[in-house]
Amino acid sequence: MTAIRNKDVAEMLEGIADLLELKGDSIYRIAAYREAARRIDSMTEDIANIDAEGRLEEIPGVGPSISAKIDEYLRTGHLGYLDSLGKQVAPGLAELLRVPGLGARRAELVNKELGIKSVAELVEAAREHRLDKLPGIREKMEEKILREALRVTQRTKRLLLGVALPAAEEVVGLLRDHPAVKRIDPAGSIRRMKETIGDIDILVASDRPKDVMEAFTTLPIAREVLAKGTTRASILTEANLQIDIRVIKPEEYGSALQYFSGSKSHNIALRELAIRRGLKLSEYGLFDDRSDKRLGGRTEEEIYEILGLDWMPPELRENRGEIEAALEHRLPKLVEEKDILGDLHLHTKWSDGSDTVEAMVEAAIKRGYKYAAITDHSRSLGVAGGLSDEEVREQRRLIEGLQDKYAPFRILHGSEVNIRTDGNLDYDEETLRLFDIVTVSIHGGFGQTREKIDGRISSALRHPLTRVLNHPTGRLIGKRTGYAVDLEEVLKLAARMDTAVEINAQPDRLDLDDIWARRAKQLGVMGAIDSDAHSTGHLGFMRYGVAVARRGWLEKKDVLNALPLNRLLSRLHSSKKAA
DNA sequence: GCCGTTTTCGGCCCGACTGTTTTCAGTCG
Repeated sequence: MTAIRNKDVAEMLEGIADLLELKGDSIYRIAAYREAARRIDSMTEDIANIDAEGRLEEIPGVGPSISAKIDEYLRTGHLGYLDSLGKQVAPGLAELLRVPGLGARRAELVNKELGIKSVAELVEAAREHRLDKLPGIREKMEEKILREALRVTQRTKRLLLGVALPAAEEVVGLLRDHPAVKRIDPAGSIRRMKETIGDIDILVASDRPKDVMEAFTTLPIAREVLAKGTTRASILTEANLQIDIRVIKPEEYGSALQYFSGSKSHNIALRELAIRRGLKLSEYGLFDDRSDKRLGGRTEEEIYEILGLDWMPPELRENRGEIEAALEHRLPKLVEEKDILGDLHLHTKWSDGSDTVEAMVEAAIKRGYKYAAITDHSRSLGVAGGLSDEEVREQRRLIEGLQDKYAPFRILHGSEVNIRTDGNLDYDEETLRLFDIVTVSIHGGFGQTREKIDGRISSALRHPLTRVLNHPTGRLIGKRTGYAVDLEEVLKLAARMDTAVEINAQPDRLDLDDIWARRAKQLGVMGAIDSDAHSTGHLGFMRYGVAVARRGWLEKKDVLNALPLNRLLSRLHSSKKAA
């Protein structure tokens, strides 16, 4: 059995909340389960560890009742309470909650009156106009339910940040110079640089909303205008992406930007803090609760300041301790893209890249880097054109020959060495010693047991020449969950071996993710933020890796490739600590 | 069910939209 993870526990708690909602239980009890679920979902530490040490109730939002349920669930894989709750609610009701517009009340109504117990049956009933006979539902509501139910059955997946962000930036770029636009920013999860995005939301400050609406809905990239009101509009772009815009009065822009940037959990915590201070925070501003006097809202900075907090980058706003840190003026100074001095994971035509060593080096120089590592695949990765021992020597001669041409830029000769299914590295010691930097990756045997994978990674990390563990979970967002691996143990070993762990910046990898990047930092592991570029155009993926690092609270000092060249070289040359 | 700068009891974020109402319930973010 694979271990129960934080995400499973969070889903279990959400399931309880859904069932309680259907039962018509106290909205505060329901909110308590949802809050606990949110907290646990975004925690960095493995909940099984916390439980084993009897510290569940130290988690904010977890008290005696929820902690007992988590403990039972972790120990047995089941929860008696959940089973008995399930029996009290008509089967299929929980599924109906997935339809936006159908909450507990309406779900219960259609179930009770029409016997509907699945989304498919709901669609059928709506088509046959059986819903509009029900109290509180008329034609329009029936249409809306049908529309939403159909969308659930063909649910559009969340967008990768690497798709959503460029689309948002294109719109921002097109509207920025419009005379009616005073300020414009992407908001929502894009601004927080989350790995996947639900909706693309853009905020505009303007005194002339009508002009902004007009400019937005007539953009050349707008294929279809889905909605157009006085301060809000939606378009479908040529790339089939929905983009929403809303126009805000300039004096309310800060509070609106703060509100629409989220996260929801961060906003709730912020509003609770405001209440404790006798204030009231909404998207319209920060107010004195008694007099309703408006104290601020033009900028985000003044809102945070009045609340007694340091302003914080949106990447931190997940209610993972950033509010407490801001109160105590101990927010991290997050790593920035300009701190990155080199890229340590680049492919060329020698293996499965599409550009030459020279082209990749020139692209790195153009980005302002001081160094870069060429890390083509190793010999056993035939599909990716892995280099034979002889080709490694050839490539080394080429790179040595290029050094003078590009000095003082430094080309590091590296390799992305395959960790074979038996845990051995793909070259013998003699060849490995030729490289300036050895990085290691799992590329095969994904179906192996957790023990096998752990063993492979462990032996690769213990190899005295290994300097970076690449894409540690092997996941592809939305496509592949990655291999079974005990990351907590891997990171602890990496810390002991003084080996860096990659934050792979490919938009569909982002591996480590933000949660584990933060755990790595806590354990004292250096992060290597790499583009894993297979062409010159991919070097720009670096920004997504930096975003993950920032969401993981990493600072410049936590990042291997933010080190100046001389310090990086001395690290690469030093022999590793004994295992 | 959780929690504490007034609290171990009595609160719990805030506002908008939609569709259905004639003053509001349900849902969402």
